[in-house]
Amino acid sequence: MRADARRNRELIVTTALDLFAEHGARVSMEEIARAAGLGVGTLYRHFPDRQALLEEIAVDTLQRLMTFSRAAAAEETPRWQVLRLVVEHCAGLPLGLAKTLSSTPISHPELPRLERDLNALFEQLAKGAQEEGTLREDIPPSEVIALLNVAICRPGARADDYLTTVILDGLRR
Amino acid sequence: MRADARRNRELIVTTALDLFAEHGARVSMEEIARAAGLGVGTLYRHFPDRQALLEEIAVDTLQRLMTFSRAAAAEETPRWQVLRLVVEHCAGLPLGLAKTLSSTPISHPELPRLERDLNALFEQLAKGAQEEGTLREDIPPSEVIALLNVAICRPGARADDYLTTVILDGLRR
DNA sequence: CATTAACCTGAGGCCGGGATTCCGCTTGAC
DNA sequence: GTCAAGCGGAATCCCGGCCTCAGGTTAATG
Repeated sequence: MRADARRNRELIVTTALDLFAEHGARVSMEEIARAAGLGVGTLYRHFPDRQALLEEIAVDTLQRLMTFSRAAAAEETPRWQVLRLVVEHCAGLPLGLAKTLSSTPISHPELPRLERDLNALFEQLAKGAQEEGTLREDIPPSEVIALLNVAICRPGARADDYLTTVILDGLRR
Repeated sequence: MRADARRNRELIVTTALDLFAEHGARVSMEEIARAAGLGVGTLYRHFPDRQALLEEIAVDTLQRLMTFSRAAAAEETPRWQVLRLVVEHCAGLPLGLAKTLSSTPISHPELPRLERDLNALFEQLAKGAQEEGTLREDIPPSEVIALLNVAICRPGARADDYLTTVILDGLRR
């Protein structure tokens, strides 16, 4: 693969990631191309279709999140600390967007497993935090995840914006 | 106007309101018609186009909210109480959706004034709550409004769901 | 630097879905 | 009973987004 091609591929992925995070998964291929300063044709040279691009980004993002979360969870720090770290890591990511908003059913073989594992890990974390007394206990762990999903995984979210802060404080015991 | 026509008009508005609140403003005319048990043609008998329907609902909703909020603000109760009431009144309303999501620029003559007044009222409320010490003070009043706008005015929000609860608690001093 | 395979561009074809129209059939009102 | 007001929903129009492809560019190599 030529050097410029490799560079462009990377550029496409990061640009698309940004746009998805900022505006949701309905961003058109044209917009991505324009933002990346490329022609649409180039996108199609690297990804057979929109779905493939979406999927690559989704899987990639979830895998990074998984890695990050596993590492954070392995530490000895209080579960609350870990939760906060993960939340901050999540804010602004296009989490779930690719899957939820592109109407196409999941097709990448890794996605289901990844999701299952992430969910399990987060629920574990939430439960742990409740046990150590730092996370309010009137919300079931699974609901904490769902809530964070709505709150943090929104277009334009940032780790330090007011809403994220308020939600974290609201979750504190 | 014939009695059945009047009834249908009302039915269209309430059905559309529900659907917008539940799924956002991108609900199609067909969906609204189906949900109301009417033909699309009937929608167009009552509203010249989609935009008109959206606008009627937007203005109507904002006016009710204005009325409600004015009344609540006039009470002697603590500002926090008032804020909570208003928030609960808002949860699930299609607030802002009509304006934000339909790409058409505002055209109804009442909308700009309504928005300005509502904003002013809410900012007033937030400021009052901060002064009485019930609302955290590290968030500017205008940001409180913006934050609530993101948090409460989302499709499917309900006054007693976990996210609303958490946000209210997170805003508490 | 000449050669060439790999790349890139972006206008245009195609299509799906959603808005809007329209005409024959119904129904409330008098 | 009459008929204007209403209604239904298939047909049509239209927009906007996905994807293709012919023609020009460029990195890599000897």
